[in-house]
Amino acid sequence: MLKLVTKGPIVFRARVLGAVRQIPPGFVLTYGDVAILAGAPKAWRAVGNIMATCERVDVPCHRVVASGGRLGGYGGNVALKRALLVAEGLGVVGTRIRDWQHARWNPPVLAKARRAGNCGR
DNA sequence: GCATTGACTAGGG
DNA sequence: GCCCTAGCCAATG
Repeated sequence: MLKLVTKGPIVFRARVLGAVRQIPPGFVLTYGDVAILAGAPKAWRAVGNIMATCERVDVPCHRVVASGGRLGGYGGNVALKRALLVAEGLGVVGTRIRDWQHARWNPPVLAKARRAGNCGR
């Protein structure tokens, strides 16, 4: 079923991790987008927190970037993050992603969620 | 249960 | 285009 975990206070984290895992290779999402997919559009702050404390390998954390196409952070290894993104075919210039709007993953559910009562951004 | 933290975002200078 | 400030949420100590 779609209901995963729901066992304890780690529900939100599980949803966030699940959303990140759905990001296909070669695409990226912003923390805000991940928050939307997780069901809490205003919890992007927490998303960053979760990512920082995330120790999982099955979650492509490197595909989560900041808004505007900036890389954001990666536990201090931003260079590694950039390398991973480049390895997936994404163009990275400095600390930003080239063709950002093209590399950004835009699933229908996300577009719909954004359209629902929000300026989009 | 309270205070602090954190891989953020949006707005203004 | 870059830097600073304010706001927000969840997890952790």
